Amino acid sequence: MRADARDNRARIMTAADEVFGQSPAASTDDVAKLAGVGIATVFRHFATKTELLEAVLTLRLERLRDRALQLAGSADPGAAFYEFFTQVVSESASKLAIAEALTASGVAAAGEEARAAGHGMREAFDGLLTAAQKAGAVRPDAHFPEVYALLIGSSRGATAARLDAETRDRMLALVYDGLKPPT
Amino acid sequence: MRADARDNRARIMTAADEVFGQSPAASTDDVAKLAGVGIATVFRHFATKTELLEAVLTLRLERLRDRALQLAGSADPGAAFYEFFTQVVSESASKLAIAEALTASGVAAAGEEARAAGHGMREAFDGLLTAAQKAGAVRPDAHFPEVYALLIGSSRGATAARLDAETRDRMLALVYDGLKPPT
DNA sequence: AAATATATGGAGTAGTGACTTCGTTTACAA
DNA sequence: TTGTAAACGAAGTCACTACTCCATATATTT
Repeated sequence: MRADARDNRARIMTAADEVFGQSPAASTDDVAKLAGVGIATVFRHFATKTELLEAVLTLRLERLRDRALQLAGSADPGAAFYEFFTQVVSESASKLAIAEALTASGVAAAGEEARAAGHGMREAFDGLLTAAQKAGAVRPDAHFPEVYALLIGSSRGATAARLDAETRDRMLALVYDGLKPPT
Repeated sequence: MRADARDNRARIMTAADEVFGQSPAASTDDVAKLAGVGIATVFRHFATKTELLEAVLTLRLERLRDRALQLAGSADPGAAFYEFFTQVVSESASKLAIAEALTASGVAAAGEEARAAGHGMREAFDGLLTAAQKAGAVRPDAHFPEVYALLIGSSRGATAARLDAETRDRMLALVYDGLKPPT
């Protein structure tokens, strides 16, 4: 691939991340304009709009997985789990796409790459959960599916309701109280 | 209004409730076809698609408010609160529109009628919450905004993740543990 | 610096969906 | 039962958006 083509590809990805982050229904033209390229260039790099969306989705999921893996190395597994949870929910509030990505990652319909990225991210989160449970920071009878559902729900709830930071934190405090082991 | 016009209006509302319940992006044609009328008839009763969506939204919110008011008469305020919460989340799983309605009701942008309906429904829910707190079934330091956010989040999470009934109940068990007063 | 393969952007094409027009039909009053 | 105002549906208009074509421009190789 020629150097200018590679540059443009990166610019398009960044623009798509931004544009679709605000509204997944945005048009391909919007992405092209923000990236400063013609429409044709977008479609040369991503054959369909769906393919572009999936590329953005994959990127988001990989970033989340990386953060989870990074936190997994931490000394305090309980803190690591709750910090990851909090970060995901907080960012979803400003980046709609993250909440969408989380959802799509669990529901299929996405392409091969995105599916794999979703799997990787869920595995990393499962690792955080298991470690936190072993450390006694999360009740041991909570299973992955409902905890993941809680993560999705909290994200989408915070996003959809446009919660201010304070209310969001109070909501998370309630959620965390439900996750902590009975005293 | 002529009798046949009134009939058709009702048929359109029912069809819209069904169609938009499955996908809010559905077209007006779909609604007209399901209602068994021509497109023009839909637009004669509802000047824009938005107006039709708002009518459906209002209907949903009024139904939820009615159910909350009905439960408010119950002898056990704690049970009433949790039953309402559970019902809303369970139904959202099959009716996308409820989750959307809840969201929209808190975020503005909706028309006057829908806004009023949203207000009424939130007030009714607030009534359930306060009564449950007085009865000692919900921790007294939880405020309405975060509890409502939790309701929205649980609904949207269950809907988005397409949870099966069992996982959904386990998720709600975690949420309820966070809402109950510390022992 | 010339040759050439690679990339580019803007003007098209096709399909969809919200909304309108208008000739026809139907409910209702006299 | 007949007149008429109200309501109807089918076919259109218009705007928008995903996607394509092609003449032009640019990177790279020798």
